[in-house]
Amino acid sequence: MKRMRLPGGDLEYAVLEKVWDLGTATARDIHSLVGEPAGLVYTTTAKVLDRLHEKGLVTRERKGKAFSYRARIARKVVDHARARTALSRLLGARPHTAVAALVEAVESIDPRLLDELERAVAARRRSKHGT
Amino acid sequence: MKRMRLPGGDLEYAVLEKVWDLGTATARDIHSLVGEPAGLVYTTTAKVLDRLHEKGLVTRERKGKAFSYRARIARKVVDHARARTALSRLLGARPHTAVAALVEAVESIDPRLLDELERAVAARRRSKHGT
DNA sequence: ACTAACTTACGACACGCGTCGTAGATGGTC
DNA sequence: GACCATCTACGACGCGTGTCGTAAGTTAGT
Repeated sequence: MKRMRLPGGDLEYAVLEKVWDLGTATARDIHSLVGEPAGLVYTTTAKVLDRLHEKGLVTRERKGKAFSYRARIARKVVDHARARTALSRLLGARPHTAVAALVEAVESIDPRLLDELERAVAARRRSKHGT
Repeated sequence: MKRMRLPGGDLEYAVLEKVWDLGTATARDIHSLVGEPAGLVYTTTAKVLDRLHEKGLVTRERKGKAFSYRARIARKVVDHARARTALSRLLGARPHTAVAALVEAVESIDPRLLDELERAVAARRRSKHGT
């Protein structure tokens, strides 16, 4: 079992996300798409990539003077872990109340997601019952 | 509109939670129920209560040599805000995938929560359609 | 009033993350 | 080879939170 810390912050996640999207990218690429629009300087983006590398979430390969980054962990894995962590926190003490708050939150963010949620629950159900 | 920062960490939330449960409590009370079992020293709990007070989330009143704490914000408000914040983070870029991950996470934490979730969605639905 | 016991106040440190600056490394150009 | 543009390495700081230690305040017992 490899022990790799997950991206712990929003910026880290956003950067990792772009790496997934692009498949392979340089710090400059990521910066143009994530850091720049957010008003950050180049080195900030580079530093984040650096930390992602320290955490073992991305690999890199020299490509001329720059590094070429590539995700080393599946998006699915991270997304699940993130969801699980966030949920554990939220549900923690009183799952019931929390679930209600959760659904309201989903709706408040985008009512249409309720449908999505319903479908997802049904899907999970099915794969459980094996019916 | 009062601007009060929400509890930002798990310990802060756990402590606030106990204040809600007890209605009114001293640092010692909270510590016995939250800090102590977690292996923390008294002052840690007191400090957290202190920060909660700074944030305006609890009021306190001298009661002999100790303070008597009381929540100053409704649990519902905090729970909703927490859910919303966590959800916003999670859903962020790709709501659809995220919802799926979310449901799986709910199930993995406790399969029975799927029922809960289903009911909550239905309830929300109803109150929306006004049916 | 003096002291022992307990509480609060407050500062301190660690750690993670966002953020940047600077110095050093690398590669292309004349 | 000298020079310049770019990129990386790394240290630094701020902020929020968890965590504790110590000093200062309050109360009760004698």
